[in-house]
Amino acid sequence: MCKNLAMTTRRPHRVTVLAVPEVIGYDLSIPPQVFGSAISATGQQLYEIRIAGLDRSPVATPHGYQIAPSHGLEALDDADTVIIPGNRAAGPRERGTLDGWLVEAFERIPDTARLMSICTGAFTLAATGRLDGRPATTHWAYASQFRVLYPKVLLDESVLYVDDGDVLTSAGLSAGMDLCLHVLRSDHGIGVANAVARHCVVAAWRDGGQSQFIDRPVPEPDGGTTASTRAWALHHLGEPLSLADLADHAHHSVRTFSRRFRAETGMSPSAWLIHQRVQHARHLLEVTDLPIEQVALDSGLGSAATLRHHLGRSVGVAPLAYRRTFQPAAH
DNA sequence: ATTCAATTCCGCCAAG
DNA sequence: GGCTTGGCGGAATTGA
Repeated sequence: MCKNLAMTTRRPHRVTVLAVPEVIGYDLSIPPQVFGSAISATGQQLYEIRIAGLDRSPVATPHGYQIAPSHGLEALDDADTVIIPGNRAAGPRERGTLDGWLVEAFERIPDTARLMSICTGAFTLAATGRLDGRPATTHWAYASQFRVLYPKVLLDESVLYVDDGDVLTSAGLSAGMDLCLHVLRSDHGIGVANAVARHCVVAAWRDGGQSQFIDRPVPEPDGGTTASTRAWALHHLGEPLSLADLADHAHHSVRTFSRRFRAETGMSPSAWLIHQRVQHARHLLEVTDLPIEQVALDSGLGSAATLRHHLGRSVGVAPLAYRRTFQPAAH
């Protein structure tokens, strides 16, 4: 799934955000915030972020302000990653075509560059034909319109983001943050991504497959629901935790607990648990030299075989290979 | 990879 | 009367 793991090059990875009018300012601001905060263990900037427009004149947004890009289209020429924020460009949004200066803009992007979109930026990518026959997502509210304009794209509007290797798309607004963190994790490991998430004060890990439809996206402040049970579970990952155990802790029946859990997190209790366990295992693989079997035990995944299975499913890499990628010094 | 028992998921629905 | 609860059971997933 994530092929581009730790980078070997010295120079920062070049990320260019293309401001297509009318650009959604919130979307545009996510990549600089996330990638711009990414620092290596030795304190180096890992990414060089550039905001590009047709020229440097201000780009309109739909919400009463303008954005002045520091770069023109030349910032696309040597980009390693190009990100398209949500926008209202008429061609891609209404006719399914790429028109005007966007044609030239996409011609300038190197073939090897990784393409990403946030929200309705997927329309722009789709208009280039780069999404044909490939899985992608966009904001759920625009899904039907998207299908009409781009029937060849395998759209799944129920997920937060889709990683299809060199083309990655995400759902509305904050899902762009999840996608950027996901890319950070793929490129440089959980440690770097978590540091950035902490800095931005956002949830460090929302899986791409997680539903866009969470009944109650903001946790209850008083924790009178499953929040405290989740916190408790995080401190007991190494122990067997059955659904009944969790429900008991929350003082709810299994049925009610499951229902609330899904409403609050968008995932089932066991899916969430596996998630957390894999994340913990990844952390242990990155920062310790514990044997795989021990990592599996400590993370509550029971056996190396189970760890291998779940790690493979989430990052597509075997445990030792994962450790080697993020711990090049250890051997 | 395949199998298999145990566990979990979730629509349904009667009861608070 | 709308709303939540929680038991039931077939389908799906998990872990070995």
